[in-house]
Amino acid sequence: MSVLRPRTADATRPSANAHLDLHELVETHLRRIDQRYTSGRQAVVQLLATSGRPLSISDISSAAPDVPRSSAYRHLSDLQRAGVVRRIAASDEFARFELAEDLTHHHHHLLCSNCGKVIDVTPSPAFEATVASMVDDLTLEQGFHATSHALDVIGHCASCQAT
Amino acid sequence: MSVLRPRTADATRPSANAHLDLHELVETHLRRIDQRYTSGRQAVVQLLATSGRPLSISDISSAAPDVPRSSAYRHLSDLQRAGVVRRIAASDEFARFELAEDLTHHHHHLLCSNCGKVIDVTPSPAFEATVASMVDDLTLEQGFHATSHALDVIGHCASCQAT
DNA sequence: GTTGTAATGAGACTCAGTCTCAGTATACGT
DNA sequence: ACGTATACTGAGACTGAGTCTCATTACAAC
Repeated sequence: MSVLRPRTADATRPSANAHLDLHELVETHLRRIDQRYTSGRQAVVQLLATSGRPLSISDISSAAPDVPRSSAYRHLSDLQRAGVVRRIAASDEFARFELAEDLTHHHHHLLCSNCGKVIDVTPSPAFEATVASMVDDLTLEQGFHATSHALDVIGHCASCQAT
Repeated sequence: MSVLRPRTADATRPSANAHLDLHELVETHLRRIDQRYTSGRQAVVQLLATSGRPLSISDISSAAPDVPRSSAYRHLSDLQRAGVVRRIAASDEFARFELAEDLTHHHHHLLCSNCGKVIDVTPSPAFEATVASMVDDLTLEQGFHATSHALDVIGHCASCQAT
């Protein structure tokens, strides 16, 4: 598993401190459903943690070519079951995966309708408060129980505008 | 095309007045890209207009069994090209289709993460103003050019809470 | 009519994503 | 250490939503 450094040698891992806690947290989440935090899963989590944007299976496969696709898919669905990973639908046909907000921070997405790229953006607390109260209003009428929300902005990313 | 009433006999169509303008508008949009507004396409538009929620291909097929799937897919993609239909990704594996907001009104979606159902909700103008300005802030930083936005609320619908 | 263009249905095809299965690794009890 | 139960793994078969092809049919314009 070449993409993955040994977990006991954190000094050699880029931004080691930032992700030390993360890996322990992920392990806890997995243990909760009797799953192990194996090297393949660590590789996937490491990628998601350092990418800064949601990744497609192709992204993951090319960044970690020694993780077979069928395993990558299984890792992602196991990690999702454990509450570590969230699957999102982009504007193209490919699903993207990112770490759950519990392990990172609340954010939204800019979706490029031309190239399919997904960019993370963080909203201000004031805005989020407004969204939260509005969501409450909208959902109450419908007897809907909201667990989360997503504000997607659709448009063209900087590089696609240049074209 | 049994689902579709003749366009010249609007009095026999449920809520005829509400959709009279719509069909003419759709025809205009199609003409713009040298497409005709045929009976199959009318059937699809009629369904989307009266459903009140985004429909999957299965929804469309069962409501209009005499429209073959391959034709329904093609109608939807042609209508999308014409700016009449918008394709949205729900929380399950099935794409949903709805009339473009140009032809209806701006709204958002409640997505049931259990059964995949999608419910339309309309935000207050005050809220939309807030969203719009916030979207501007977020996108400007990234050099992103926004064309639209979507606020999706994920949770459980009324009927899935009962279970 | 004739002619060019668009529309249609049937079914083959694509490919992201899932499932199966046989083999391997790991944790735990003794 | 050893045995056992359970989880993990990779390869490849499989599924099915969605797309494409093609032969045929409908339409619009002149």
